[in-house]
Amino acid sequence: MYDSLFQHIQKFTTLEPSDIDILESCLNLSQIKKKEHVLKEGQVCNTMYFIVKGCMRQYIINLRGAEQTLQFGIENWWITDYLSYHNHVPSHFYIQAVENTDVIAIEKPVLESILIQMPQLERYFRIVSQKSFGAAQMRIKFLFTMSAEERYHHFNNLNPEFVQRVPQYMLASYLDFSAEFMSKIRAGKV
Amino acid sequence: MYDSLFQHIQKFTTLEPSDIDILESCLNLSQIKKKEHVLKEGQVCNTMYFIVKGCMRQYIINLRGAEQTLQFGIENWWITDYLSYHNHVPSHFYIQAVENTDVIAIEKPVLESILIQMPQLERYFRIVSQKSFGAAQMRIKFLFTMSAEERYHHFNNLNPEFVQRVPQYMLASYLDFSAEFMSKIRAGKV
DNA sequence: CGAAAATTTGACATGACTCAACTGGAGTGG
DNA sequence: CCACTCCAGTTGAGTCATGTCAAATTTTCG
Repeated sequence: MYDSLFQHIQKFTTLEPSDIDILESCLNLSQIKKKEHVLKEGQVCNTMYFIVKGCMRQYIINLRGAEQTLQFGIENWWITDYLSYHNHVPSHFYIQAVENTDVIAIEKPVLESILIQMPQLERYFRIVSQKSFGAAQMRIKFLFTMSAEERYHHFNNLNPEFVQRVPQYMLASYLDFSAEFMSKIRAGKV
Repeated sequence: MYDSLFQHIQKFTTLEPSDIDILESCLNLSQIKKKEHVLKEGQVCNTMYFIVKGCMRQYIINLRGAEQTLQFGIENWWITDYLSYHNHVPSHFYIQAVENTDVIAIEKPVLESILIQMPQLERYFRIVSQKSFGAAQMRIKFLFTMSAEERYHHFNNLNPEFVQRVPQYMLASYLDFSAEFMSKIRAGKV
């Protein structure tokens, strides 16, 4: 059941069979129901989630009370609030399942002890988070340089299958425009 | 001269005296003149830069030919294009000195070999990049939820001294509005 | 089947942009 | 050290991309 994680780790570092045994004894799978939260604003985030199957999102509620999605995560992604996790401060974010989702949830103390036993995992998390940061920079680039319509088409071209998986209003907020405007773009009325 | 880096590393992991010796033999300081580039769009980014003193920025040139700053880096920050660095693909970004800046530049092969000799540095880079990613998420949150004027005041309150260090037009593009609009915000005409 | 949620549509409003002209310093070279 | 240029910043007028609101329609799901 943890194979997808082991395979992902082994893209970036090596695991001995004994490491796999240790990991199997520490990890546990959990199932998050669609719309269920694993983190809410104001809570301290103490867990990292690896998505085995399904889709999660990180979002905020803005001043007008509307949800805005900052990040989606699908199979083989980690999702958490790193600032809250590291600094032990209340989170600004909600993390919620978009579909019924299977995750490997690792509590901070467990992960800390795993990292001490298996320093080569530091390498795995280092590379994964550097790539995530790189992706966040590209995301900001697209937000800066493209119009709403361009952002939609660009995202749609890169992730046609993903667009089918999430409600339009969530994707609209991820791309930083209103659900109504998304509707007009799709209808070609803009 | 490398003390600021050693101190920064020791916030997150431990360095033995022998490690410091090795690092001293591998690192080298370089001075980047104001407006000089260390990376241009289209080049593969093969180096990470630790800022000892000064200020750098990462920017793009948009379709209208205007520069837009995606990221500033000051003392004790790393700056690079992680996607280009990891995937060995041409960068979308420029990285340039905003002031005369002293950096520790580490080439990828050098860093790779250092990381193999000193696995505890993986931990350092893991934590630094996770925090950077967390900061990027907060940045996206602010871009999403605040008006131009709010972004300016918010940034100004958090970093009053930094605002003095960079030209207004650069800061305006970082906050994602035009230089003219910045001028109107500052004059209270908006 | 019915209620609730998501999407569509149209009318109207507005925050922020673009463009162009003007002002004020900061360098630079004769 | 003056004159000139150049770059950063300011201001105002006009425009537009996208938002908001409200109502109608469609889809989802208990």
